[in-house]
Amino acid sequence: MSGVGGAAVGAAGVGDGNGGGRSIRLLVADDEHLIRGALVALLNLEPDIEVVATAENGLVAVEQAIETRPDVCLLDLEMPEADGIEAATRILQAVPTRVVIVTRHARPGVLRRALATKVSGFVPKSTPAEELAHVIRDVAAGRRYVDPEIAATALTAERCPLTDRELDALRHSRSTMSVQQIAERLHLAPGTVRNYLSSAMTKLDAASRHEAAEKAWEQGWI
Amino acid sequence: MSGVGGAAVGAAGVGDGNGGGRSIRLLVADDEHLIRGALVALLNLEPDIEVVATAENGLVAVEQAIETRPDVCLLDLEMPEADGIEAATRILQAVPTRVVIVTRHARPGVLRRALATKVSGFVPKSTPAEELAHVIRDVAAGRRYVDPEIAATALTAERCPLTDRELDALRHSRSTMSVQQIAERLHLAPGTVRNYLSSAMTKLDAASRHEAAEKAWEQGWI
DNA sequence: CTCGGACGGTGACAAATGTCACTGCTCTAC
DNA sequence: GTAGAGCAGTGACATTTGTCACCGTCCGAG
Repeated sequence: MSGVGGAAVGAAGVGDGNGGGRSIRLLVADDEHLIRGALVALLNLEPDIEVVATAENGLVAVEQAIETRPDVCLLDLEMPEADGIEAATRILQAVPTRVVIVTRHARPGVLRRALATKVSGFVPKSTPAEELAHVIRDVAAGRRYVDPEIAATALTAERCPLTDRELDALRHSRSTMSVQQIAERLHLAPGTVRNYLSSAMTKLDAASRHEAAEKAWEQGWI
Repeated sequence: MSGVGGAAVGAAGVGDGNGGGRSIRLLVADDEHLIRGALVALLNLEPDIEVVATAENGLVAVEQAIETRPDVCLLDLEMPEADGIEAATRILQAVPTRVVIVTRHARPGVLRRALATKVSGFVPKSTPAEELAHVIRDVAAGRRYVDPEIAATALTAERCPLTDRELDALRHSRSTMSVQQIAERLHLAPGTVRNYLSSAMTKLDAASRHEAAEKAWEQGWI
C-alpha cells in the first residue's frame, strides 16, 4: 500500500486530464471534529476535489447541502440529531447531488436501507484511504459504489423476520429498560410487550431480550 | 505492511519545507484504515511533522515503535490485539519516546489509567483538527497535554467504589451472559456472583446489572 | 490482638422475566 | 369469503433475577 498519500495524488494527477474541467465540490459530515478535519485534509490533497462545506451533525449537513449545493456529500452514518441515512433522505429530496455513506459498523440491513434512499456510495471506515477519492470520483461521474465485502454479506444475509412491533420492543431493549417501562413508552400492556419480546427471541435464537436486541442490531434491523 | 511507512514518508516529502530544522518523527496507530490514512494526510501537511510509521493495531504499533524509534506515538485507544494503554505501556518501556492517546469516548477512569502509564498527551476525537499538531509539538518538546474538559471531569468524578471481584462480574455483564455463565467463567457459585452484582448495583445506583455495567463502563472502570 | 474489609458461600424470599395457550380484532391475499 | 398474518391483550406457569441475612476465612492496619 505504498501509495497511500502518494499514489492517490499521483493517480489524481493522471486522471486530472479534465483539462480545465471543474473540480468535484464536496461536503464532508462527521461528528468527530478530528476525523472531519483529517478527512478534509486527505481529500483536499486531491487536485480534482474541493471541500466546500463541513458539518458536525445530520441537520447541519442538510442545511449546508442546500446552501452550497455540492456535487457529492460524504456522510458519516453515526451522527447526532439526524444520522447519515436520515440526512441523506432529506438532502436528496432537496437538492440534486449524490451521497456517499461512510460507516464504522457496516451492517447489511443498514446498507439495504441506505440503498433504498438512493444513496450512491457505501463504504466502511476500514476502506483504505486512497480508495476514498476513487469512490468519490466514481460517484461524481454518476456511477455507484458499494463495498464488495458488505454487499456480499447483505446478499447472503436473510431478510429481517421480525414484525414492526417486535422491532419497536427490541429497539428499547438495547438500553437498560424494564418491560414495564417499554410498555409505557409503547402504550401497550406489559404482557403484550413480553409476548413480542419472547417471539423475537425465538426468531433470533436468543436467550434474553438483550441478546436478541444485540443480534438484531448487528444485522442492522434496528 | 511496512509499505505503509514508505508511502507516508513519500507524502511527507511534499510538505518537507522545514528549512533545516529537524522535524518531529511520528508514529500513527488507528485500526480504521480510512481514519489512519486521513490522520497521516492531515499531519503530513505540517512542515515540521513527518509520519515515519503507521499501525493498524496495538501489537504492530509496538513493533513499529521499536523499529523506527519515533519522537512521538499517536495511539488510538480503541484498537484490537492491544488497546492504546496496553500498547503505550509496552512502547514506553522499550524505547525513549512520548505517547499521545486519542479516543472517541473520553472516560475519566481511562485518563487516570493512561496517566499512570506515563502517557504525555490525552485528546478526544472531538478535538479540532488544527489542535492536534499543536499537541504533538508540545509533547515532542517535553510538555504534557491533557484535554481540559476530560481533566475537569476526572477531577470531580470520584474514584471507583467497586471491589476487584465486583468489577470482574460487571465486566462479564456487559455482554449478554446469564449469572450462571458468569459464575462458571469466574469459577464461583452463582449466588456469590449475584451478591457481587447486587452490591455493585447498590453502589452505582442501578436497577439491573446491565445498567450497572453500563455506568461502570462510562466511568472507565471496566 | 482485634477490628474491618475483601472474599466466598448458603438459604429464603419477592419481583421481574420468559413461555405457552387462547381470545379477539383488522387487514390482505387468494 | 375465508385463511393467514399482524396486532393487542389476558392468565397461568416456571425460571431467572435481585435482595437480605447470615456464615465462615484470610489479610492488613492500628
